This record gives sequence, structure tokens and C-alpha cells, in this order.
Amino acid sequence: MLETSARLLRLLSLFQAQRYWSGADLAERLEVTARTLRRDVDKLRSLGYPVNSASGTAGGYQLAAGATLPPLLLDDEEAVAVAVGLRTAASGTVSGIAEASVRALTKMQQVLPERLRRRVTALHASIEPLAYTGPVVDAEVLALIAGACRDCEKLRFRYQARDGAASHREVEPHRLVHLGRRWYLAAWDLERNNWRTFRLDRIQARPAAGQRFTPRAAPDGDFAAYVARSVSTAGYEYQAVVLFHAPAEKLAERLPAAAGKIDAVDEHTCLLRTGGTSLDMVSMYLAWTGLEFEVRDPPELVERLRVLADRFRRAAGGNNFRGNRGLE
Amino acid sequence: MLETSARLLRLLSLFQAQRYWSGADLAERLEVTARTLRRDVDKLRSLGYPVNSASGTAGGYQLAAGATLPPLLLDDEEAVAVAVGLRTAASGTVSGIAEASVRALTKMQQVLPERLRRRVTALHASIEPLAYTGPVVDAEVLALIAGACRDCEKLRFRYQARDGAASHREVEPHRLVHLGRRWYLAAWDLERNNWRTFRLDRIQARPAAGQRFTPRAAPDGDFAAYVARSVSTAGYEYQAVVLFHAPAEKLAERLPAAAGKIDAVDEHTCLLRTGGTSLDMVSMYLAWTGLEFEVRDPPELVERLRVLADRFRRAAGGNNFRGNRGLE
DNA sequence: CGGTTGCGGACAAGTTCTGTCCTCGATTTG
DNA sequence: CAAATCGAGGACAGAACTTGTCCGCAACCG
Repeated sequence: MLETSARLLRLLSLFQAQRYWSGADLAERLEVTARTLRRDVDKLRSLGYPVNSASGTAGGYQLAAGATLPPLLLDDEEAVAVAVGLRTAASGTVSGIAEASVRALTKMQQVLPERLRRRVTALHASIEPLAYTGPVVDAEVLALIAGACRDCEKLRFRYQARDGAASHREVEPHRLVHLGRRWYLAAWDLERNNWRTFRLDRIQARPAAGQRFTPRAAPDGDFAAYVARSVSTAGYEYQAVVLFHAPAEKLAERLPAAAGKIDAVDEHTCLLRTGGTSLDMVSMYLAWTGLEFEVRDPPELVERLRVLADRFRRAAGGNNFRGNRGLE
Repeated sequence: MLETSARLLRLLSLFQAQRYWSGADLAERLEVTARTLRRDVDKLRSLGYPVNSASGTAGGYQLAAGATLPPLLLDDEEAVAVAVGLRTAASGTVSGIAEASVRALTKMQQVLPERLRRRVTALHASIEPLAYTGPVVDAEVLALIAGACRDCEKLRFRYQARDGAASHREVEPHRLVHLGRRWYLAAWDLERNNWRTFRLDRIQARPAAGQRFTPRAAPDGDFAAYVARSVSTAGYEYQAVVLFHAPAEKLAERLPAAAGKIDAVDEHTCLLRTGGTSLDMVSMYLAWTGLEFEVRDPPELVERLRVLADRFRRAAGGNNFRGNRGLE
């Protein structure tokens, strides 16, 4: 019965909007008798969504955490918030959840009402993360490609190779792989008749989805390994080794755990191994600590710090402490 | 019929896991005849979730975007991704979606299976944002307080006042307000018998939820206005005005839109008005641009840049370009 | 202890659901 | 163009489910 199913969804929705409900309130909201409500609650329970209940004057119902997450019933704003959050998590440098974020995002993209999609795009554009200056993958493109992989839709896009040459590609996308800080697409290139990997940040503009195709077996049975092999020679990132004149604990509390690996040298010094997609980024990490340090490696970072030091000094120097705020 | 309702949810779930389905496949998955499947699809439609369908050999069904977001059926990993994404969005400095993120997060917290909750906490801890050094509000605390507001549960917590004095509070929480870059709680203080606002980042440890209470009318009928009045004298942030020796467009493309306001002075210079919760943060924004600049205001920023310049120089200076990588 | 609130059995009338059978129409493919 | 494939939906009958009503019971609070 449609009525019944709709009511169960509505009941879930009510429970998610507010924790405690009295039976009478719920029954009224759902426009059924209290008896039917009790039966509905039982239905939720037998669907695996536990509902606590209590008798007495302070009694009522309350949806509890069960073995699996119940269907989430989000209002417009919440849906936008979830989508924006996922985009950030997916396109960011973030660790183990990137793949899952993309999957969830793909789920949403396909059922997100148009008006909300616009709001998501607008909002996300306004909050680009500062912390990452490397090439950024557009979350929308990411979700689009993930969807094409999942649903076996061909893709056409322009691609800029490492040497800067742009070419047009038509591929059967098979798998997205998050490696290091980048996203790669493992796909069967229809023109070259072979497997290829593509760096997502080198895909220009929005890919166009095409007809559906039947998936092929992965090269050597493992996409992730294939991509890893393909890009292993790339190694673009900057690795840095920095000596800090501070105890390891002190450094640890000033850097996020993901920032790098800290090894104590002695009680007063420690060594940080970190990395980033740009020297500026590494510099910022270092400045952030507020601690004294010495760069061990790479030399380019030393040079970079010199440049920044000069720039800061010039910026500071061209200004008197009081007065001379002519533009105020 | 429970079977029927469960099947509808399952159907939604299938549609979210994969875009295209043939009628036969769906019918098999759901263990019903094709006829019943068609009826189920019709049910989804009349619930407001449009399903496209196509005849012919390449035919099949496909859930489309409708007027509202259908219930989201997430697997474990996706649920974790969503929760982590929301936490970041909620506790970050992010703009208009903070409130909605907190609401969505609150919804999830209450129905998220225990094992997933642990994973969320662990993951979130490992990806602390670098970009923001100000006092950070724990997303878990945020969601907890939001839930208490929503569900009218009293709260007890230790609070550190501006002057550093810690006190114990018992309050009836009414509203969370996101103002500037901070979260505030508007609550009725049960000991002082009056309205108070609390900065969330000054609440120590995890608040304990207590009995339920009946909500009171907002002071002057508007919580947001009340909080704004209460904290208007605080104004903690640093505002900075910086002159860049570069065209406005060039600066614009190197800074995220939210970073500040850019005004062109002439063809070769422009003025950036920006702000941050720490001088280091502002410095980083500036360094990020890779452009030459002069600080107009505030003087403290000039001083800060000097310190950073010196530190960078020392870090760079104590190192020869080749050799002396003794610790490698 | 009394009032309130949730629990669930029983029952009967009404509604819905499901599978089966069948005819159409749209679409792709050879 | 014809054949094959696949979705649409009417009709039907029996089974299954839903709902409101009525009722006694148990738990909880003050």
C-alpha cells in the first residue's frame, strides 16, 4: 500500500528531524490512530531500524542507532550541505575517504534537484580551500567521471599531456584511482585501442558522456596496480626534510598528523619529513609551526624560503609603523 | 505490507548504486515478477521520485532528479564520508552552509551505528585543516549541542570566560548561532536565571546532556540578534589592507573568492582587504599569491612579516646549497 | 496511588498486493 | 523493413495486508 510506505518514510523523516516524539504527536502528524502508529513503529523495527520507547508521562518514541544507517531524509539545505561537504572531501587531498566521498557524491548528483545543484556549485566555488595549491580537480567533473565508470558510459574529453600537447580522447572509463594527491582515470582508449591512465586535473573542461559500453577485464586484473605502474615514473611531488630546533612533541602539537612524519633527534631537536605539491605549500607548513627550523633538503626549498623572506621583508619594509596609511 | 515497503527502499537503493537497470534485472534482485516491478516503479513515481524508462533492446529504468531529494541509502563507507565531510564543513570557517551542515550532522549522529561513529572520529582527527589556526570547535561537540537545542535537553559543561576563569554551567540550550568565524550558543543559564551566550570554543571537554526542558521565548524574540548584540563588543579578528603590485585580475585568479575583497587602484596595482583569525594566517594568504605586496594595515602584520622573513632567512641561511645533508 | 502512556490481542470490513495472462507500442538491430 | 526485445498497462482472482475500534495490561512519574 502506497499510503503505508509513504508513511514509513515520513515517520523516518520525523524521527530524523527531532529525537523525541510522543505517540499522540506522531499519530496526529501521520493522520492515523495511535494503534496504527504503533504498528508502523513495529514495521520500522522489523526493517532493522530500532526505535526506543518509554511508558509513563515522560514517555515517547525515539529512533536509535542500529546496525545500518537508515535512509537519510534531508531537506534542501541539508542536502546542499552534504553535497558541498562531499565535494570538499572528494577533491581535497584528504586521505582514505576520498573514494567513498566520490561514490556518495555520484549517488547524490543523479538525484539532486536541479535548483539545489546550482546552489551547490555556487557555494562550493566560494569556499575553495586555500591549503592546497596544486592542480585541483573539479568535484563536479570527478563525480561525472565516477558516474560514467559506474554506469559504463563512454567519455569524450580534451586531454593535455605532460608535454603540454592537447589531444581529443574517446574512452571507456573503468576506474578512478586516488594515488598520492591526485586522481587518475584508468580507461580503454578507443582510438589507441589500449589501456591508458589520465590525470584528472589534465582533463580540460567537462567531459561529455556517451553511449554505454560493456566493461573489459582490467589489465592484469587490477586497475589500481595498473595505474600505480603507469604513474610510478611521474613522482611530481616535493619531498622535504627539515630540522626543527624544538622537541618532537612540541612540533607534533602544532602540525596536523597528516602533515608529515616527525622523528626526534634529541631532546631539543627533531626531524620532519613532509611533502607537498608546491614549495610554497611546504613553506607554509613550516611557517605555521611558529618554530625555528633548518631545511636539510631539497635545495630548491632553501631558495624558495629566501625568495619569500625577501618578499616579506620588502612588504614590511616599505611601510612605517605609524602613519603612512594613505589609502585608509 | 512490510515486504512492499522494504522493496521500495531496496529499489531506491539499487537505483542509487547504479544508474541504469533493466526491468528483468531489477525484478530478479527484488524477487518479484516484472509486472510487480512495474507497479513498484509506479509507486516510486507517485511518491514523487521520477523514474525514466525506455523501451526497446537498450531499454531499462533510471532514477531521475525530481523535485526533492529521495531518501539517501548509503553504505558504511559512504556514510562515513558524508559524516566527515559534514564535520569539516560545520567546524570550518565555511560560509552559509554551516548551520545546515550542523543540522544534517545532528541527524546522522543519532542514527549512525556505533562502529561507524568511531571511524568518523578517527578519520576526522587525521585531517585537521591547516588553513585555519584559530580556536577550532570540535564537530562532535557542535553536533551534540545542536542536538540538545533541537531536542530540548539541558546541558552541563565547564566554561572558560574571556578572562580565563573557568566556571561550571547548567543551561537550557536554545540556539546555535554562527557569527563571523565562531559558533555561539544562546542558552538560559539556570544558575544565573538569565540568558547568556557562550562561545563554543570556550566550552571545555564534552558537555553532558541532561533532562528535557520546555523552551522559552527568545530574548526580544530573536536569538540571532541577541547573540549579535552580546558579542558585538568582542571583534577579535584581524583585518588587513594590503597593496599589491599586480593587476586586480591577476590577484583575483590566485586567491579564492572568499579570501577577501579586491579593488583595482590602477592598471598595475590593486588593494586587497582581507582578514583572518591570526596574523600567520593572513601572512600565508599573502605569500600564497606569489606576488609582490606592501602592507598598509595593521602594523602588527608588518611586524609579523618581519619575524617570518627572519625565520625563513635563518632557515635558509644555515644551509649550504650542496652537501651538508648529514642526516640523509 | 492515580494518571498517563505505551503494548499488543482480537475482530471485521475494506483495501491492496501479487502473479498470471494478454495485447500494445516503442526501439534497436540485422 | 522485419524480427526481436523490452516496457506499459488492463483484467482477474485469491491471498495478504491494513486500519480503526475496543479492551485489558504493564510501565513509569509525581
